[in-house]
Amino acid sequence: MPEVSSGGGRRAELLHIAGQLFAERGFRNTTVRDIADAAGILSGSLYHHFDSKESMVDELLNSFQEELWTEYDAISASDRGPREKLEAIVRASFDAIDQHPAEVAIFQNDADHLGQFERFAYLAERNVRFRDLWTGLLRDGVKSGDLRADLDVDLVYRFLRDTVWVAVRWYRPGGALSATQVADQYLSILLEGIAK
Amino acid sequence: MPEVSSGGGRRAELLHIAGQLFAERGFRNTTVRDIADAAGILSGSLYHHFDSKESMVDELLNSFQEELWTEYDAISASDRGPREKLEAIVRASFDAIDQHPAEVAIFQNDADHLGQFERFAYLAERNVRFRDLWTGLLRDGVKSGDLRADLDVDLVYRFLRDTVWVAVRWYRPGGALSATQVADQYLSILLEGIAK
DNA sequence: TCCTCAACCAAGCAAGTGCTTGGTAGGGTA
DNA sequence: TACCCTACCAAGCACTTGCTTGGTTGAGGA
Repeated sequence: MPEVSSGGGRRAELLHIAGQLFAERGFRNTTVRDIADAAGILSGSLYHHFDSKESMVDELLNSFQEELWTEYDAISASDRGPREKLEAIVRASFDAIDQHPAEVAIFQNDADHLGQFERFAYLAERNVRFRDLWTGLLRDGVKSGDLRADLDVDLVYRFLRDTVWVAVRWYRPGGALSATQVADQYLSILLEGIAK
Repeated sequence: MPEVSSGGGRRAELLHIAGQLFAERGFRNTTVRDIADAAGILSGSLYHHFDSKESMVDELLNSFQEELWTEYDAISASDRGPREKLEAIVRASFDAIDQHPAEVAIFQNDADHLGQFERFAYLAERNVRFRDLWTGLLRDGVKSGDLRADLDVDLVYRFLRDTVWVAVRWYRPGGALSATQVADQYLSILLEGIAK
C-alpha cells in the first residue's frame, strides 16, 4: 500500500522527477520508464509508491493549485483597489512560475487533455474561477476609472492570462531576471504601453 | 511512389486532415491510425501518399513558413518607420493565425521537439531570424523616439512574440472577432497600455 | 482486349506502452 | 529467533505505435 500523504522523502523525490519530465516533454510523451530511468530504478518499482502515472500528475497539479489559490483568495479578499489587486495577482502568478515552473508548464500544456477525464474536473472549475476573478477585477477597474473603458474586457483577460502564464516557456528561476523584475516590466508594459 | 508537389486533390485533403489533428492533440499524440480514421481509410493506405508521419508535418510547416516570411520580408524591406513596421508585422501574424491556425498551433506546440532533428533545423533558423527582426525593430523604435527607452528590449520581444502567437489557443476563424479587430485591440494595449 | 496506374485494403512485424505479478534484500521491532 | 515493512528487481502481459508487404479494385488509354 503506497504512502498517502506524509512528507515522505523518496516519494516526494520521485514526484519531483516526474514533474520535471512531464513539464519538459508533456504528460503523454513521458513514459513510466522515462521517470524510472531518471530516478535510477525500474519502472515497476514506481508502482510501489504510486497507483498510476495519472495519480502522479494529479498530485502535482492539485497541491500546486491549492497553494496558488490560497494566495489569490487572500488578495481578492483584501481591501486594496482593483488596480492594486490586479498588480498583486500578476506578481503572485510570476512568483508561482518562479517557484513551481514544472507544475505551471504541465498545467499550460496538458490541462486541456487531462480535463477530459472526470478525475481532473477540478481543472475546469479552477479555470472558470480564474476567469471570473480577472474579468471582475478588470470591470471594477473600469468602473473606478483606473482602467480604460474602451477595451473589450474578455479580450484583455485572454491577453493577460496567456501572457502571464506563457512566460513559463522562457523564464528560468535563478536566471538573469528575477520573477519580480519580470513582473515589474510586464506590469509597466501592460498598464502604460510601450509607446512614448 | 508518392506524388511530389502537384495540386493533388486527395493528397492535399489528407495533409489538411493531418494538420487539424496535429494541431489539436500534438504531433506525437496523433497516430497514423487517427489520421487514417479521420480520412475514412486504413492507416497503411496513408503510405501510398506520404513517406512518413514526419514528412507530413514537415510539408505543413515548411510551406506555411515560406508564405509567412514572404510577407515579413516585404514589410521589413518597405520604407515605413519602425512603429508602422511593428504594427504591420503584428497584423500579418494575426492574419496568419486566422488563415493557418493549424500550422501555427503545430509550430507553437511541437517546434521545440521537432527542432531536435536535422530535418527540422530550419525551424531554429527561422526563430533566430524572427528574433532579430523583432529586436531590430524595437531598437529602431527606441532610437527614433517612437518607443519608450526604459524597457528591456529582449524582454519586450518575448512578451510580444508569445502574446501574438499564443492567441492561436483561443482565436477561432469566423468567430465573433476578426483577426483585424483582435490585432487592433492588441496593438492598442501594447502601445498605449490599459491604464487610464 | 490488354495494360497501366492511383487509391486503397488486409494482415502483420518490431518496438514500445502502462501496469501487474511474485519475489527479495535489509533494516527495525518484539 | 521470528516477524514485519519499505524499497526495490525481474519478468512479462495485453495493447498500441509507426511502418511494411503483397494484394485488389475500378477508371482510363491504346
